[in-house]
Amino acid sequence: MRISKLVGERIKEVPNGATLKSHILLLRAGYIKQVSTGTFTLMPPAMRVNQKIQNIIREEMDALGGQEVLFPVVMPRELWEMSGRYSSIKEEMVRLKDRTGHDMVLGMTHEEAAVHMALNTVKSYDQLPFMVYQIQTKYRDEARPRGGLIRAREFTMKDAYSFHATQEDLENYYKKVYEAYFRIFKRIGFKKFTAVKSDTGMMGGKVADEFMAVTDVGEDRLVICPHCGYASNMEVAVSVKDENDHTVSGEMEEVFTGNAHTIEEVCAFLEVDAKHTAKAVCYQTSDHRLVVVFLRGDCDVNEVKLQKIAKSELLPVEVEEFGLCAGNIGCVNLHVPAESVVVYDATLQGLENFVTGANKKDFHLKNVSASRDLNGVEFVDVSLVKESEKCVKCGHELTLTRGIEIGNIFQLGTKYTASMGMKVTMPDGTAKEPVMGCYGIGVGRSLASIIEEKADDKGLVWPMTIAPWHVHLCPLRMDDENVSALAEELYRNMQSAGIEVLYDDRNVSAGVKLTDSELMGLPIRVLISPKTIANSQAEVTMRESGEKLFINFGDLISELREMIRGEIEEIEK
RNA sequence: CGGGGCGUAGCGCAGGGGUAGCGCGCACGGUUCGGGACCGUGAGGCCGUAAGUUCAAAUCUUAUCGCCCCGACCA
Repeated sequence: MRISKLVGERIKEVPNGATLKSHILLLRAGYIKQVSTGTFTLMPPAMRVNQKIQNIIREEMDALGGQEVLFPVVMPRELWEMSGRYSSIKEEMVRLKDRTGHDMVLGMTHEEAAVHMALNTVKSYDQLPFMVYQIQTKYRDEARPRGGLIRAREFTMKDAYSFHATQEDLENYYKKVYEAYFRIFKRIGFKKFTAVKSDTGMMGGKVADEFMAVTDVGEDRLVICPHCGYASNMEVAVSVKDENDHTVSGEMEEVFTGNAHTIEEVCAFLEVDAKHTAKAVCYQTSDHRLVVVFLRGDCDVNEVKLQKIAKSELLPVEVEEFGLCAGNIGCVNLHVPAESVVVYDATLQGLENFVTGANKKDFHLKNVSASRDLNGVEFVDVSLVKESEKCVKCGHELTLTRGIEIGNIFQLGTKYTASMGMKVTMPDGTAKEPVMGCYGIGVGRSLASIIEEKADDKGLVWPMTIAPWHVHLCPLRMDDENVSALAEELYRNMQSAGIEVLYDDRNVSAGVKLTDSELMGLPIRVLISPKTIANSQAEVTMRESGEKLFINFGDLISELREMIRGEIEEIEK
């Protein structure tokens, strides 16, 4: 490709509104152009990267026995009513009508379509297992797109669906997909990524793992044990809580605390540590029931865990409506309506000598004892894991980090086959619902995440396996006939040798060419100029390491091919 | 959906009742040229949109649309 004809421009300034590294560089290097919030055009270089990532995914899915298909983007309401998701999914799914007024949806995921495909087509256990996958544009009306391709409304996604006769077969296959995902992300060029246990969310099912690009700018919080490899999304993470103080409590006593309401204010007023307090956090369910969580003052509520206990989404609440005294709610002598959900977090178990609200305006209780005053209550884990806490598997200290979800895999069970009435005949002649797995990878998100990992202050840095082109051919002094003639010759020779080359055929100053080459991030830059020609050499610079070497023209093509091959092998080994 | 911010030339920004500006980019001519060169000439804007206020609005008011960030949400 000649740069003079490549659609897109490279710009110096940071575009207004872009804050993430990947977003800024993709815009500055002419890889993407925003159309509206969360929707982008992939310009030619980004499309090439996108295709290369897709090809890696295709190879690995095919190696798992996957069969590529293409499901419809626009589907009729009835298909989604079969699974119940026409109503359970809210504004995130785009709904529209066709010309006859028929309700349609844009497919944001394709479990229904996959079951529809297999329904009445796959009839016998003998046809199982199988896996189908597609790579397609998804549209989701995200509440808050952000960070360019990190969280877009429209994005390229690989989604795969497997069908099995037994749960055991699913579990075995699931492990193979899990391993294939590691190969995929490694081949894309990720070094900092990890798999974590995750919540199943609206997909349903029991077991789910997420693949996370580890980065400070990630939206998900991760809990990792560096010692044994335990790794979990914060949403479902568990830990061994800090040891509580077991000092025996004195007589429980009501104390005046006045306007001290927050845990900080109460601690300051009574001169106690937050670890010696039990605070209340309140919500209401969607059907207007009160939810009260008591947990140690230095801890925070894990709302995903709490949602599962309350079996409802959690909404803000004015506790006075339920007869409580905001700022003085305590876990002793609490009076709440009968249908309320009251939860005592595991951090309170065994806690002695602590302060909690007196359920009376302006007063708290001190010298409260869990063993004496919370007799018979059930303690459950609803708090967020903290850095100081220990791994439940091996007891070592946990590490908190952040990640971008670039892939996920679910064991769905029979949620969709059962709701949509898909059955196969088993060896014993009975009809049984197949169990399903589903497996996603965000292509655009992977593209952006690898930038977050690898790009530097000069620009993009592509791994050889997904670089839009392998070589950036950068001739200086194109007004010099020797240079331009040789550049044209090298360009042709590289192309015929199968080297993917971006040729900067413009007659612009050296500074422009060099900075543009660094911004665009191709792995190898081949520079020629009157100086290098005088020595019959090209100057070859590696984008990532900065390593520079001079290669005689006679050896250039074969050396480049070797470097490209070696680099790809190094990444994939 | 809540909170905050921003909409002026392709991009980045200044101007804040009285003739529309700067830098970069773009076009043409010339001189340069291994780290975003220089000189000259030129093209390009209904100041997001709509209603007000005013002799006069990019500027003040209101509404609306768009975009960004934080939160809620997120197969």
